[in-house]
Amino acid sequence: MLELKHLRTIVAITEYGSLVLAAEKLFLTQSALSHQLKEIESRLGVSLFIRKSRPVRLTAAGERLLETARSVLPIMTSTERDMKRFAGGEAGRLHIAIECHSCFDWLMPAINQYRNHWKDVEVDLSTAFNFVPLPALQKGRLDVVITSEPKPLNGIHYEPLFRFEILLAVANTHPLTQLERVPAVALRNETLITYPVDQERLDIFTQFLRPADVEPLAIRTAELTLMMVQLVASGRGVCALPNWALAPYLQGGHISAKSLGETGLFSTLYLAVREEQLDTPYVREFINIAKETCFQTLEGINVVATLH
Amino acid sequence: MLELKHLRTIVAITEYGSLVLAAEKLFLTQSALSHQLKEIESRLGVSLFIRKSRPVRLTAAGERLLETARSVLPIMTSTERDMKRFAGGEAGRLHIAIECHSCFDWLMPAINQYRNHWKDVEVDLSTAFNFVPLPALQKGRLDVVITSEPKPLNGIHYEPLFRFEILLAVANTHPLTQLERVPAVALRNETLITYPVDQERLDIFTQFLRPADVEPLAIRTAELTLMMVQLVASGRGVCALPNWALAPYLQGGHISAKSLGETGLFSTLYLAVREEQLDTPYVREFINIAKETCFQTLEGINVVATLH
DNA sequence: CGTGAATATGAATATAATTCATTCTTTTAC
DNA sequence: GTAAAAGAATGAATTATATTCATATTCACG
Repeated sequence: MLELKHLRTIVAITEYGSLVLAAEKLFLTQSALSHQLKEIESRLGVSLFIRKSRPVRLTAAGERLLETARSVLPIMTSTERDMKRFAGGEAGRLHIAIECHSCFDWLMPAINQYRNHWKDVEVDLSTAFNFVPLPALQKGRLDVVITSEPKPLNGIHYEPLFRFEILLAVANTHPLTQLERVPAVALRNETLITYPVDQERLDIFTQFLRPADVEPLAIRTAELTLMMVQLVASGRGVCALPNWALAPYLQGGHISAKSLGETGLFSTLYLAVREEQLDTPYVREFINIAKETCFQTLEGINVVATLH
Repeated sequence: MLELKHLRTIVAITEYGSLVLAAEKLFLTQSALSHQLKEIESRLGVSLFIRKSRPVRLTAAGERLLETARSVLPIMTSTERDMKRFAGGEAGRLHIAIECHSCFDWLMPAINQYRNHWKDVEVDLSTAFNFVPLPALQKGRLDVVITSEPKPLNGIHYEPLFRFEILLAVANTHPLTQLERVPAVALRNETLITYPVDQERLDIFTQFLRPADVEPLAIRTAELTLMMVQLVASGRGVCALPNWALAPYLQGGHISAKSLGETGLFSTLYLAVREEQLDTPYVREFINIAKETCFQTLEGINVVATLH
């Protein structure tokens, strides 16, 4: 019933003191304003201005409406400004999901850096352990997915981040340290420590153990990379982790690491976004920062890693 | 550009989760909503809902708009409620002006009583000493004028309040106390104390002294009735005041009062309003309360006073 | 009291919003 | 995986609304 247009009219008339001037400022004719005012007054059942006097004066009801206009219109102005930001790709939402647990190590610094420059982007990070992230990305519930399985999907673009080797971490005193490369069968006698997720999501199973039809002696889980490494170091098992995740512990000499199988077990990490978002500045920039951060992480370590 | 209609649409869609339901609640077709949404999205250059999923979900821009809607729409609701109040005559403005200084005595209690019952009426009292109040009433700058000169004017209604006698207050020891009634010539030897206003506005001049072509010995002014009475009591002059204004001091025996001239000097007090306001509840009620208060004031005193 | 400036009014016109009929898309259930 | 059902999008036709134009009326001021 009451519309913003009416509030703008009230304000203009009050400010300029006459329909003629107000009409000019609103790019309308005096007649239009007169009709509009009459219409709204009759609908509300009140008179808003006393036209008998010049400059026109507000009635009590008019004053009340002006008060509302003065509180509402600035809100609308700032809302429209924000809409422009969204339209220009300066503001937005970045709901990120990672499938790969150890990605925290480089993603967190990336996100922190990104936040500094894109204050109007609402960043949210979730671990996709309880849902399948790619359909959610397709439907817009997520905006970025970090995954190592680039399943071809309609409207989804995969940006390769880097290729890395998954190494087997073993205690320094472990017999496997004697071997150059660890064959699958060697794990028959080992306790394998993994993140607490479905085996389907772990390359060590899908790419290495299952093809060789090998089951490890036992499986136990740990939430954090650091915990895994501690367990490994104290001889309570072995674990498969990306080279870059192991790097600091290897350099400290706390544990040793071996390639898996004849060729080594490699994987590529991808950043998935919806194609339509690919050219949005705030998304584009996130991709760039993610890539840079990967580079830096990889450069800082002395473990073999080849970019895709 | 952005209108309240759009905010209402956003809210409805978010609340009901689908265009179909929202359209129903807004008494529109699904098609109308779809068109409207499309139009506003293209104008803003942002998408507000992700329609690929059901229930439809807000985008970041949509969330921002919803936030605005949630802060703006309640303001509009309460504004419209207030407009209904104004329309129904429950709320309004009552800018009152008095020409007669001593009217404060009964008007103040009247206003206080009125305010208790009509909280949504903005009452304002001014003394019309620096401007002519009746044209201001005609043009809507004032809403009520208390006057004793009911000049016939277009669109102005005069409601008689009461008729009263203007008495001459003199010191108890004053020679004039010997007389039954005071003739105009008797004031040739007296200092006349008046309110500090134009003589045109004082009945003692216009109705009594000028017709008899008499000038008092001297004229001095005082702001308040109490001050005048004190000056009179201490023999520093005489003054003409309404009987009801003098009553408490006469009863206290501090001063004496005499009728002026052969017939006494009488005046009637009127309450003037614009005719169009006569049937507005909040105005009507003010008139009633004003009349009642007059009655009570007059009843409480034992000085001759006849209702008009 | 007349004159110039401002507002009001009515009919015509232009613009915008809504519906209708239909197609396209997504979800759900088998 | 597919068909049916429900929801959303689309385009043209229609209706409603807002605006203008031309003119009448009202108001302020000398």
